[in-house]
Amino acid sequence: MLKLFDMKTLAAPKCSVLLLESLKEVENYFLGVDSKNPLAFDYETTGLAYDAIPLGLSLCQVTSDTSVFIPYNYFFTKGLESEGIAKLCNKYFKGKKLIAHNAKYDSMIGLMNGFSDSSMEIYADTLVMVHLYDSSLDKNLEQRVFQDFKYRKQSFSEICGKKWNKIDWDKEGDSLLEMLAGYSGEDTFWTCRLYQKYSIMLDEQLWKIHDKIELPNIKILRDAKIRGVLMDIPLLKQMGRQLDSYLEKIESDIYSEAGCVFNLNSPKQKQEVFFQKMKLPIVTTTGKGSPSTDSGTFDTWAEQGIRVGELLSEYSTLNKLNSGYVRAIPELVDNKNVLRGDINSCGTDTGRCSSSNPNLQNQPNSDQFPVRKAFIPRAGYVFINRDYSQLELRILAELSRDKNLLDVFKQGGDPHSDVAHRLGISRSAAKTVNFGVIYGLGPDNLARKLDISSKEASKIIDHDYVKAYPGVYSWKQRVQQYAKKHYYVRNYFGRIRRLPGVVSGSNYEYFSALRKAVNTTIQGTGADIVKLATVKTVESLRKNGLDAHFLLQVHDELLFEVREDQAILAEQIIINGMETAVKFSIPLLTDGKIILNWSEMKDSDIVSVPYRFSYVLSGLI
DNA sequence: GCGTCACGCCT
DNA sequence: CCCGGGCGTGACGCC
Repeated sequence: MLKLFDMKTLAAPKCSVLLLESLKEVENYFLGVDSKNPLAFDYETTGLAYDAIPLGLSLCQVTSDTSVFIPYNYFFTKGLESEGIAKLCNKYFKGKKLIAHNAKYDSMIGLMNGFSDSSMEIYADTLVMVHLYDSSLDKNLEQRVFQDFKYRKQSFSEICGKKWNKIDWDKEGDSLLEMLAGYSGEDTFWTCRLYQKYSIMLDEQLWKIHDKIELPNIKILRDAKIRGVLMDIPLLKQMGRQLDSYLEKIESDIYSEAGCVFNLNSPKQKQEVFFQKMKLPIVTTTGKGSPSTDSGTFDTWAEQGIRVGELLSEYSTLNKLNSGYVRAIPELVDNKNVLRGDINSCGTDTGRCSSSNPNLQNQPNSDQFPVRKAFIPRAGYVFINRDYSQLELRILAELSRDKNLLDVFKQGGDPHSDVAHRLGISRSAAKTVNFGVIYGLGPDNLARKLDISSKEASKIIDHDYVKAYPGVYSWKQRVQQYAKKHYYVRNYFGRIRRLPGVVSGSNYEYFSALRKAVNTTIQGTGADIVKLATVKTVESLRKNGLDAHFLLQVHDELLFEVREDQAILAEQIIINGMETAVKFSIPLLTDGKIILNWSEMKDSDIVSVPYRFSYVLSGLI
């Protein structure tokens, strides 16, 4: 499984760069490339967006200390035509062992500039390799090169520290080109060095995750970004106008109640007004120990009949929604109202994906604020949305082999009710206990959550639950012992999370590491199941020739856009792909439906949104 | 301009 | 101070 390279021909860590000035020179370079050894490629572009303009493409063989740079003709007078470059690369990339540092990005730029998917088969991604080896390492190429090889690479901003539209290309073009070639050539050269270093640091299990889970998943995330999701911008604008008018009214009423005007978004000013001037009671404190002005505090005040509490709670919720989502999203769509967020496969320590620009994984999902209603399929398409039911508890059952927990799922029962029944507590309390088992909730926090004494909480955790599910308890013990022995844990697929905290002198770090050991094993197994399910499902949709497109994932949920008339078949394929992603002794089940927007809401539009705020409904506006 | 805090949205 | 894992906003302090 190890990807070997020829040790005898290892290049010395010193790089020279050749500027290729004609397609003939490019072709000659390719003719000299040995297909047996990895070939690094790296784009330089005008930005990070999917439609960034390529400035040039650098290539370097892992066995060579010379990289080449192919300039594009958008700016450089010596640059080559995009079509010509694509034609040659489509021919000569085939059969090569392509490597890149963040192949999701470079292959996206390639796809957008005439490279075919089939010619860009990625052999290894050094960013993924670093992440799989140790997720806590800096993954940035500059940082990695410095930390691994003590070499100070030029940073991109040093080369091109100015706005592209401000460059006088006639005057500066040639010198810029030389600097860019040098910079880019170094990138591929050091990508090769990283490949060599990390290829021998990954074991068979990690390589398998890289090959079978990460690389195929990355292609899907790349394609999803290129496609993007259509947004109902008029709906968001309308919501925004309504929120503005609500906020304006609430704000002035708060100032009246407080008897002064201040910045409602400044925790510091709020503290002054509420605690020093108005002498309102402190409910909780922040991490730093100062009195908190969060929405929980406001709600407590409201319960105590302090009117400003209700107003403040309304303000903070509405303002969050407005500034964080309703106002932010229209700034990010293209001229066709298509949103292209990033989903990053190497963004977390557990193996989950993260998302940004915008974060597609924290879009509000409440009945009151249907921001997800603004995520809509294109004309002629529908959304198919499916999420795993109790994925993490099923994983806990499977990994721990606890008989009682396994039986719940074998018999199609409800794990929360089972806990409630066995522990003699309410279903809602049982749900909290189940979350606590997965997250490593301690007695004090459970007590606070359930509003019971620490002693009662201790009894639930250390006695009642252990007695009801002894296999879960002993499995957790084994996972923590393993972590203490190896300084890392592995999930079901062998993905590693390093936990140096298990030998920390600090009590908090130590117990935190033990909680992470348990949580990462479960959460990370879930993450890899979802990634596998994505790969399997997308592959199956493609094989069936369906006009169906993966759009995004939210940890245990997948969203697809499918041509209307193919929705029923596509849904069956998606269900099958997700539910058979991994073979467990208990079934993995999914819920979901075919929908016309991403909201869970079934009726009503923004005009009649049933805002829960009595203030708003009381006719004061 | 950049990092940190406090806060709050998701799972 | 802290139950796991994220990201974005606004304020504020530092440079």
